[in-house]
Amino acid sequence: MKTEKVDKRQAILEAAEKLFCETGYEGTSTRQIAKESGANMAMINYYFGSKEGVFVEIMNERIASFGSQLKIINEDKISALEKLHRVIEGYVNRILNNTAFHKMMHRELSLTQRPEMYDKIKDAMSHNMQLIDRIITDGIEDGTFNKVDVRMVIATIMGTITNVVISPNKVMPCSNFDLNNPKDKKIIKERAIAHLQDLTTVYLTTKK
Amino acid sequence: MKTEKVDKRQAILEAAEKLFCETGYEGTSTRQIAKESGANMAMINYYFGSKEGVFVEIMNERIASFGSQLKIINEDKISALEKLHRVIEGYVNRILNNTAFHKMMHRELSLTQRPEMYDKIKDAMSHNMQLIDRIITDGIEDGTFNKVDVRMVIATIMGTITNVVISPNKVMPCSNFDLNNPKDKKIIKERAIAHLQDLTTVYLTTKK
DNA sequence: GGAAATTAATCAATCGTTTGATTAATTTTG
DNA sequence: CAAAATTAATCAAACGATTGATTAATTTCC
Repeated sequence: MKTEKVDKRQAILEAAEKLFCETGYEGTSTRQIAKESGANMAMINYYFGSKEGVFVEIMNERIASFGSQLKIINEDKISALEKLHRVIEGYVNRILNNTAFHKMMHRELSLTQRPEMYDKIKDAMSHNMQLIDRIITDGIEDGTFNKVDVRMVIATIMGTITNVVISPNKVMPCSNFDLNNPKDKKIIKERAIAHLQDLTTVYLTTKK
Repeated sequence: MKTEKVDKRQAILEAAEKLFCETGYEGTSTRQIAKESGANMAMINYYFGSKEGVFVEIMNERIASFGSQLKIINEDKISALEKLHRVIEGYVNRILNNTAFHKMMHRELSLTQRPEMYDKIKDAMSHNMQLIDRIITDGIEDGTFNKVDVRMVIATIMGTITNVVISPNKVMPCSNFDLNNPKDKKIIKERAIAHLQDLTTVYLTTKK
C-alpha cells in the first residue's frame, strides 16, 4: 500500500502563506498551520526552526522570484515612455497575480516590528523604485519628459496599484468586482494598466 | 493636596491606539495596554467589555471626527478643479496628521477578519470616495474635465497619499525624511499636495 | 540497520477575561 | 447635618484556554 506522497515542507509553506495573508502573522497559530497543511505541529519547527522561520522562508522565496523578473526592460532601445509603460504593465500584472501576498507584505511593512523582514521588503521595493526612477530621470534629462517630482510620480504609480489591490471590493470598483474571480481580475488589470499608461503619458509628455 | 486627575478610560484608549499602531491588534496584549496606560488590566474590560471593544471605540471616535471635517467644500461656487484641489489638500493634511492611525486602519482593512471593523472603515472611506467621485463626474459632465476613468483617478489620489505614508522612510523620499519630525512632515505634505494638484490639473484639463 | 521523517504528548509562558474585595465618591434617609 | 445606603472606580489574584516550542517514541525509507 502506497500512501500518496506529499511534500510536508511545501505543504506547510503554502498553508502558512494562505493563513498569514488571511489573518495576519500574529493572528495565525502554529496549530492552524499544522491543521491546514495536514502536517504535525512539530514539523514546523523541524523544517523551519520556528514560526517566524516559516514566515522568513516565504518572504525569501517570494522576493527571490520577484527579483528574477525584471531588468531586461532597460536594455531595449526604446523610448523612455515606452519603457515606463512596460514597467507599469509588468508591475500591475505581478501584483494582481499575487494579491494575497502583496497584502501581507504591506501589512508587515506597516509594522515597526520584525526589523529583519522590514529590511528585506524595503530592499526589494527599493530595487523596483530605482528602476522606475532611472527611467523617468533619463526621460527628463533627454527632454522627452517634463520636469516633475520623480519620487512622487513613483508614489503615484505604486500607490495606485496598491490601492486597487487593497481597497474593499465594494468601494473601489463601481459594481461588485472580485479579484479572486479571474474574469474580474483581468478587467481590473486592463483598467489599471490603461489608466496608469494614459496618466503618465499625459502628465510626463504634455507640453504646457 | 489634589492628586493629578487622570481619566483612566481615556488613558487606555490612547495607550491602546499607540500600541495597536506600533505592533498591530493581535500583537498587542491587554497587559501591555494596562502597563502603558497605567491602569489596571481589569479596567479594560470594565470600560470597554473586551479588547476588541477598545479597538472598536478607537475606530468609532476617529471615524466620527473624520466625518465632521468635510462636506463644506461642495457648497462653494467654485470650479470643479478648485474643489478637487481643496479636497486633495484636506485629505493630505488629515492623513499626514494621523499617520499612525492611518497605517493601522489600512492594516485592519487588509485582514479578512473582524468584519464589523471592516465595514466601518469601508463606509468611512466610501464617503470620501463619493465626494471625490461627484466632483470629478460633475467636471466631466460640464466639459471642464476630460473623460477619464473616475474610479482609477480616485485610486491614484488616495493611493499616492497612502503610499507616501506607508512606504519606508528611506525608500520613499530621496534622503532620510522622517514623518515624525514636524519639519519633515511639513515638507512632505507640501510636496504631496503640489504633486497631486499638478497631476490632476494636467491630466484632467489638458486638451489633447 | 540507520538516518530521516513523523507522531502524540507535554512543556512553560502568555493570552484575554473574570473574580471578589476594597476604596472613594455620591445619594438617600432620618 | 450626619449617618446609612448605594454607586462607581480600582485593584491583586486567579481563571481556563491557547500560544510556540520541545521531548521522546515511533514509523518510513533507502
